[in-house]
Amino acid sequence: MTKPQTTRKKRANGVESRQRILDAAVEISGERGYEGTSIVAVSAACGLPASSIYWHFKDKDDLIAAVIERSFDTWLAAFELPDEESGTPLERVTAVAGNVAKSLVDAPDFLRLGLMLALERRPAEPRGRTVFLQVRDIARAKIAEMAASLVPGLDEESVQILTTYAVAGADGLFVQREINGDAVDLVAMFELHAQLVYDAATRMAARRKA
Amino acid sequence: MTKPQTTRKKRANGVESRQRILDAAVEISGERGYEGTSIVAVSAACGLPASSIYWHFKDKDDLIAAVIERSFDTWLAAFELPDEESGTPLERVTAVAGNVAKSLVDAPDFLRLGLMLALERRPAEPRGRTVFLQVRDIARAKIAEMAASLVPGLDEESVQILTTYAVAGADGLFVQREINGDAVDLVAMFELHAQLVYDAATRMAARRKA
Amino acid sequence: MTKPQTTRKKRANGVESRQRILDAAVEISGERGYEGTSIVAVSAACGLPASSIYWHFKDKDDLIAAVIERSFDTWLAAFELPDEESGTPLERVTAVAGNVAKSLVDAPDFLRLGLMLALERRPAEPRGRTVFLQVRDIARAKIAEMAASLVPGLDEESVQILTTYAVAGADGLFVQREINGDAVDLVAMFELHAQLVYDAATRMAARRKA
Amino acid sequence: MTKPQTTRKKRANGVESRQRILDAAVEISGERGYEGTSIVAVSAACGLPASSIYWHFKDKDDLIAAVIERSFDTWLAAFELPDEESGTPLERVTAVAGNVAKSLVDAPDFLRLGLMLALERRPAEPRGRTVFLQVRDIARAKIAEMAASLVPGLDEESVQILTTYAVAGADGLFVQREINGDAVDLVAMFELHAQLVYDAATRMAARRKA
DNA sequence: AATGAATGAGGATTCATTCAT
DNA sequence: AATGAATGAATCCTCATTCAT
Repeated sequence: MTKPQTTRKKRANGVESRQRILDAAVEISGERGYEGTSIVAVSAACGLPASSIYWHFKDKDDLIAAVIERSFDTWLAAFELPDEESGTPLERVTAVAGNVAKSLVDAPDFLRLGLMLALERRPAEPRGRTVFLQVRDIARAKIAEMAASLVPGLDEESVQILTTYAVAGADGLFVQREINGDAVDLVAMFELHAQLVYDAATRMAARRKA
Repeated sequence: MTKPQTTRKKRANGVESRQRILDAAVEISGERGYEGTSIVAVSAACGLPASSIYWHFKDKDDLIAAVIERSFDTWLAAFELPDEESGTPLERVTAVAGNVAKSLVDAPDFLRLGLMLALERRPAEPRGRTVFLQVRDIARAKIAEMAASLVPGLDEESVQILTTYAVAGADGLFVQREINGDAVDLVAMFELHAQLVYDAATRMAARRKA
Repeated sequence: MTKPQTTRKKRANGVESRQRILDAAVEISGERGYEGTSIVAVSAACGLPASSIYWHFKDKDDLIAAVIERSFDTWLAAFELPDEESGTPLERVTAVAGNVAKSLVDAPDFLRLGLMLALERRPAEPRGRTVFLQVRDIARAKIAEMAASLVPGLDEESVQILTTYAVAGADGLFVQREINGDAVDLVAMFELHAQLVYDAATRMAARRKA
Repeated sequence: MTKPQTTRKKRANGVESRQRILDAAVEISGERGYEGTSIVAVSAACGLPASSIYWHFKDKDDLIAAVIERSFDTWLAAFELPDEESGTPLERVTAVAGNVAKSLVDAPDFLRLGLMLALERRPAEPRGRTVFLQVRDIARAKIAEMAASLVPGLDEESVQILTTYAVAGADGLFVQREINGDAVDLVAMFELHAQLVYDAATRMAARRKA
């Protein structure tokens, strides 16, 4: 039994409304991308009239950018490397990979929207795209740092190549799961990925020493 | 009496018009996705009136599907494994990877559109998406076959996992290049990817034998 | 008894539709100015859906500009000076003034819209304004030419001052009539205006000779 | 215990706020006319939220009317005829014309808005229009009085015609200057206008006596 | 005296599609 | 084989205004 919708004429509450709009927008834009996200659809999903959305956000571009911005921190948090005492380097890397995978399974909308934005090449680049790419660069930097610290002896170029490869694998596995659904065990695949990249890294470092 | 040469630009040529429409449509849909591809935009890009597009294609869905279908063969051709005499298994796998990478650099629109279609979750699934996923499954089967034939001793599950991983890496690297442009050497990264997967495969096979 | 509206689904007739749209647009924009002219209102007045208006005109700006352009010739025609044999210079000038006045009484929309456009200072100048000011400059040149040819001995500066004054009087009298309606005998006032300007001109010329 | 000085920008000052709103409104409405003046634009220009505008003014119509009303006195003051001792009738008339011209150069917004309101014919006549036309009638009466007192012997009809002509010239010259900017020396043209009308008046009076 | 938030109506414009020729 | 014209539904966004605080 849901509460009766008497809250219609509600005491104006900006913060909550903003959240409701964003909640609706993440879901829709995560499913349909930028163009596919119509303001009326968001309006219907959050229960506020379209014109109210424009009180909180300058325009559609601003709304989508806000959607990306809000998921920002949650997303980056998954990239935190556990303590040194928590295990071997490989175990620690694998743990991070597993965490990222789990966060993607729980809240795939962020990356789904982000990737759609990233792939599109429209005349006027949406601000959301820019923001997404920035967040992504931060994540990338974290990975590069992990690689350099956990596998000593890697030269800068190798670190960059491995990072690119690591990120690519993550994106690709995510896409795979989006396409094939639960048939893909994302956590397992991410852990495998982490291991393969780790192996490759240690071999690269060894080859260099020689 | 032959009909006088009126101001008709050219004697109507169905085949050529169809090509022109498709050329415009690949480009636009490859840049903007399904929703972002408006018939007017395609019309403007190909120089034919919108109504003419409807003479050649039933509707927008049909047009986008045709775009995918046309790139179909070109795309699959890149997956052909070279002759046995042409080198070691690793060399052969690497060659395939290089070919696929090259075809992606030359004509990225197909995969860009495909991935956008794949990521979107719209109420009525576009036919183009279905077709893309089918082509993708064929490509996947070819890769699985390669794995099984070049690395004997792999059990079916390992083949599937490796194939998933191989495809994911390819998608991810492609995305990477779409984002970072020429800074990413797609051919080199694909070759590295091929090698890592090949190594992983042989190790898996070895472990199993033991 | 008007013909029954069976012409609903009419054989597409671009030229006629364009005229109907323009007819509606002159009237509305002549009464309400640029901002006051809504496309829906034009649509309602001409019987074509709003989207059809966009088939014929790029946007509202284009429509308003076309309104001005269409009245262009009619308007300038009134400025033709009659033959030399038709009377004394004063009589000929007075005749022109009368003609202009009559054309303004018959079709005041052109000048009403034009003046509103001219007075407005909006960030993005409407193209219609530009066009109106150009037409106005042509009319101005014709008047200057008349002055110079009918009142010999006027120096260039005097011609310019008199022309400015002549045009100003015409605009002002028109405004007067718009405000007070038929209470103002526009033709009589224009003729008086012509005479006063003519007198001033001859006096200026005389003073100069002295 | 006095209330703590919270973050209120200033202690609310009704009179000043009202002024700020009106200042913004004159400028915007003087540039864009009735329809072109949006409450949001006024709000942005004066720095007060839109809802505050509604605290001071009933609605948009009321705001525009207030704009006209405020300029009211300033405007009419320019029409005061100087003392008899200050010169010949022509000199005195010329002085008034110069004053009016100067006030128009300094604050053109009032007349610009007024003329736009006067030209428009909208279903519900804005109150601002009514007010403007009333002020205008007062000015007109002053001119008529001047004519009758300075040029004795004019019959009522002539006074009316001359007044109409005088006002028309003023409006027209103002429009001219709005279009051509500083290229038009408004004061000089107004003085010329005064002289021409004065001449015409004396000639009319003379002809009548004869 | 003022304002943050909300809202329905209406604004311009674009869309996919159709139809008569 | 092709197209000019038309069209209803949908798009994004702005408007004037209100209301609770």
